[in-house]
Amino acid sequence: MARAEFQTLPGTRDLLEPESGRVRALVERFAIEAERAGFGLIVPPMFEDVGVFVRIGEASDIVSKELYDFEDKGGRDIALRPEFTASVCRAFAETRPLIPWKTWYSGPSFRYDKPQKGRYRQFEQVGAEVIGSDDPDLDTELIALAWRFFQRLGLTDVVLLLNTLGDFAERPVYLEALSAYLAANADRLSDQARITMAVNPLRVLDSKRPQDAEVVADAPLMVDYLSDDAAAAFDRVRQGLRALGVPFEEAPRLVRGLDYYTRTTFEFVAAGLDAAQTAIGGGGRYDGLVEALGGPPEPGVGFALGVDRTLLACDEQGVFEPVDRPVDVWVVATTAGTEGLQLVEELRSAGIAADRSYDGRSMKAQMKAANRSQAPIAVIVGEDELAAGTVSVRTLRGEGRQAPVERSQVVARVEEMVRSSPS
RNA sequence: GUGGCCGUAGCUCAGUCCGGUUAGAGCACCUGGUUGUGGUCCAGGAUGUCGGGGGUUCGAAUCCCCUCGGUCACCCCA
Repeated sequence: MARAEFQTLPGTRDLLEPESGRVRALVERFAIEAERAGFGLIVPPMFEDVGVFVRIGEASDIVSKELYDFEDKGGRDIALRPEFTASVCRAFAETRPLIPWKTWYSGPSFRYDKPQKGRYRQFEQVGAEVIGSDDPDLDTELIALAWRFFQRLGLTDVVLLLNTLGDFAERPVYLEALSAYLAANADRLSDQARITMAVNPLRVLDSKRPQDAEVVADAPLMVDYLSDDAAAAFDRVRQGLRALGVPFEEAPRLVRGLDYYTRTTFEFVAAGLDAAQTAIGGGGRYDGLVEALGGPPEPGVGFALGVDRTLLACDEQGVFEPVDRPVDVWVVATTAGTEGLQLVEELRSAGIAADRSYDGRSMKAQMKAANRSQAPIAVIVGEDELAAGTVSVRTLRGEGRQAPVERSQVVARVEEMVRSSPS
């Protein structure tokens, strides 16, 4: 049981077929959508100088308690990325690609928090970012990209929550109003909310505790403090989404986990999932982040989707299910020579997916393996075939029809069968 | 980080409350069912230091403590 000498570390796991293939398929779908929209792939390192991530917000839980960090042998302070956005901004500042720079990514991110369903210390994300333009149409296109992706997967119960956090310029005014309000009502807030209030008053709005609901409901909202520019940009995004037919819900209290967000913020929520992991993706604008990382003052916008949670949502809806991809042919060889070895390799070289049994198993055992593999065809070589210079080709679905084929014609015959009945 | 629940064959689980002979079931796996052919059926077979360590006891999978892991909730988020 749990007797293996080594086990995966907490919050990590091995993904095996068919689940692993499903993850790969999902990433491929995302890649198609992203590249169709003009995004190029970036593969940044999985770990960075801890400073890269600290800049995304020291007051955020992601940095203050969930950073998976350590010191390397060179005495450097390192952290495994908790998300891609900071790395993308760092990469932009470092390599200075042409703007607007549109890039997409996939891969693991790491957060040192307590694992539970849909929440792992190593989790898979896909996402896209654009750096170098503050055109709100980009916000809209990014949202549309994610939305289209969900649609293609067959997810229909995803809800898009939309908000704006305004610009850094006007935020202090709002924060002051919010803080004053919260302080005045502190006695009605939960203990947790009072702690949060001191660190980051904005996040109190995000409290899901019933005790805080009343105070939160009457709190001043950012939308009432927007600059004309920020308000116009938000209008433009809403207008764009309506024009594209992407449904959204305005969520004036939506505050996301990172401190760097400005203007548009959004979150994708899967209605069917348990409260703990309903957020299957999110993003927004981060117009000061590149500069905070030592780059030029270029604006940015992007989103990330949680692959594991998206898959949970798919399970919930019974869409995008894992599929077995059996080989085309199973080679059954009972001869003492290298006939089996040569046959599989010949088939593989011809582009046909082929596998076989090993360890000199009996014909019966090999046929069982062939059946179990779900391959539609078995190519059989025994002493009789060897003497006759043939192989027996047998269908494995249905009743099983078998016919001899000249050894030299095997690949041609199998190709023909595979093509005529695509599995 | 805080709290609840859980940890027995590859998998799903019974047995744990009321300690007691060789720890069980189903599925999966392996072999065979007359000498070269799978999917159904029949017969047989292998597998567990009962998560790990310590303690109580004549005796512990069963009780106690610690520890590791999982899971769920909170927090927060993907």
